[in-house]
Amino acid sequence: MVNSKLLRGNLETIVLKLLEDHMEMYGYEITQKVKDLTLNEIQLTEGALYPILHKLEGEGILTTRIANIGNRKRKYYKLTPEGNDRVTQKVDEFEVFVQSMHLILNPKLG
Amino acid sequence: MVNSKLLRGNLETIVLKLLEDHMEMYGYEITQKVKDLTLNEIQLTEGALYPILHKLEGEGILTTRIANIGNRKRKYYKLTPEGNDRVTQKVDEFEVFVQSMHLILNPKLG
DNA sequence: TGCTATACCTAAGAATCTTACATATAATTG
DNA sequence: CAATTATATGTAAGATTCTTAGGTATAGCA
Repeated sequence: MVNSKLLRGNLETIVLKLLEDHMEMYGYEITQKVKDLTLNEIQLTEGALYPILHKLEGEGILTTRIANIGNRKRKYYKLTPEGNDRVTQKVDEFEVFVQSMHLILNPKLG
Repeated sequence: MVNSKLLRGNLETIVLKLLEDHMEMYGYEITQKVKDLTLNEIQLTEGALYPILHKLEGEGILTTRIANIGNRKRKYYKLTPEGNDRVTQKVDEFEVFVQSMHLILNPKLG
């Protein structure tokens, strides 16, 4: 399991990228997808995930729709056009960060 | 400039790695070295750096020596043997984290 | 003389998580 | 069929880890 401290500041990027790749997802589905893709290395906690989803919706980055599955409800999230821009920006930001880190961690490859 | 939120959880790794590569450094020197190596992309603030150095010293990861340069004093830090182990651990942890992130961000390369 | 660089440090507050709850339906297992 | 686990959403208190904003002092330069 990845040290959860390293995830700080990156959870939003993860959520946005998954929504870019999958059009529409609900919260629980996001937690499972992250686990699957990362071979259990990254596990989102609900206490972190739901507040991020609500914040992004409030910012106009995501829109929602409620689906009824039997007697249970799911809340599906999808990116708005502004959301699409935000994904690109966040992923680029992450890559610049990783490259900069590698200038320190692998000075011989710099 | 790298979004400082992304640095969260990685400042200790940066400091430890620099000390592995340079035997002995003082605080201000660390801030300058990080700026130089990353072409100004990463800039450590003193408010973050000094508490980390003090914490690592308290944990036995670093030892210190005071040098007098004219009327000015410098506090040099160097790794203890436990410190050397910690660097390896932290750098490895970071690389696992980056690989896991890439499983999400570049699913086609996974 | 005043500004910038060097050099150390602390403390209040902000941001962003984790942990621990609370609620409820559906599926599986002993 | 009762109990446990999985599915599904959410909130709130507290912890961690920064940023921001200060404080102190020497050295160099314009």
